[in-house]
Amino acid sequence: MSIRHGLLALLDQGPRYGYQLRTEFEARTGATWPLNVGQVYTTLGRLERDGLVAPHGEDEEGHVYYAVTDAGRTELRSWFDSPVLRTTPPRDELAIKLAMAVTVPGVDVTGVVQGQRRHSMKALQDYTRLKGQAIAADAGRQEDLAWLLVLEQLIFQTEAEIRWLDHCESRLVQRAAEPPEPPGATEAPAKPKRRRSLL
Amino acid sequence: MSIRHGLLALLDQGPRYGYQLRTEFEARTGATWPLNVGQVYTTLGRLERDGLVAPHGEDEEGHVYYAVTDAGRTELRSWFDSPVLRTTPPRDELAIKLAMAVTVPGVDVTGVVQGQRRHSMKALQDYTRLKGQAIAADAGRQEDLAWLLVLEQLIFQTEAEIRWLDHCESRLVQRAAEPPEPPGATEAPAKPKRRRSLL
DNA sequence: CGACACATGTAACACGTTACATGATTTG
DNA sequence: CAAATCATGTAACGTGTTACATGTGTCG
Repeated sequence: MSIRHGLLALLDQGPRYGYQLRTEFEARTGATWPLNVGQVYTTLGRLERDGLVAPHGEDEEGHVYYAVTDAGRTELRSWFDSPVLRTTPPRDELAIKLAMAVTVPGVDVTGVVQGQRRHSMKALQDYTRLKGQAIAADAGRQEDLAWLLVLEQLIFQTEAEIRWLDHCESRLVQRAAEPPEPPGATEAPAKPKRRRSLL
Repeated sequence: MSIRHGLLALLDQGPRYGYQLRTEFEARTGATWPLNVGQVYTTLGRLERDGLVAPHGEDEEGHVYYAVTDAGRTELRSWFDSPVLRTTPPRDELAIKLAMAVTVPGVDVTGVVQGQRRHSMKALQDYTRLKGQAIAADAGRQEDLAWLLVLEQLIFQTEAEIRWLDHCESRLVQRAAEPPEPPGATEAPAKPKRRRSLL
């Protein structure tokens, strides 16, 4: 639902046409999330289907404009007013991978962690470099601020990921030092047997 | 692609049936990402379609088992061997929202930031409480470790998010103190006019 | 002229997700 | 008996994403 609302927000500034929306979207989120132009049109179609936007005539140059409807403004308002739910966060592939790596026998967990760490470090460097450029190019426009904030979120996130990976590693050696698993427990399929409710 | 691989990893321990997979998946990721049983079956169907798993007979109780194929093992191997790409991270709704809030006139940016902060703080408390329970219940099983790591990732992530939100706020007051936008620049649609390549 | 940016759109697919249908078995 | 758990599956939908088709205008 992010692109939908993103385009809706852009249209709230006034009628726009498809290609323009893509340009403006990318000006704010930059190279991290390149937006396929086609998707703008499909999304506009869906927004129109849901009555959140409506065609708003054509340019003298043939540009097809769209404008937000009242329902669209309401929707947008409520989007800004309500927080992004983090109590049910989207499934994170890395977390799932680690959870599986730790559980399934025969996986080089440390290898997985270190491989990911290398990659995340690299990503962090890229972001940091980009941030330098962003600050240098900053002309005080709001788009520049948006782009900078997005970049910094990526940086904060990536740093947290790296810290977590390090934490995982220490947890792993911690476990390795403790008494080994009781034999046979690993291979047991452990059929779900009439478990009682925990509530 | 996370659930696909997750189930594949679970099946790598030996043949399992659908309902069992759901139970084992949730034992590792817990209450954060409840997995609808139906999805297990649809995903199994797609895995079979792609030749990564194959039916493996039935139980005396009528349980329909699936097993990983060679192709499945190869796929799984390469999944563990390659890092989750963070250079092109999935679009983050919060980042997009903030980018739009900062850009579109008439949005109470500070309100958005603070509302989100409240919510994220709440989420963080929930996770921390859960972590306490997880540690208390920890019987040294690998599943408990997995669940703990997943929880800690959520904690690290949420902490980073809160820090970022605070950072945003300080950036905002920083900007507010600076010379205001040159007039008219905000409302200008700024058609994409024959822009030259930046490369 | 050829490459490239501008511009609009469609078709098809993947994955995740929910809702529903159905039935056996257990437990209070 | 009723409710809950165990268990399998299907139908349908939504969003995101890519690939493709098509055409105009500009610049070297």
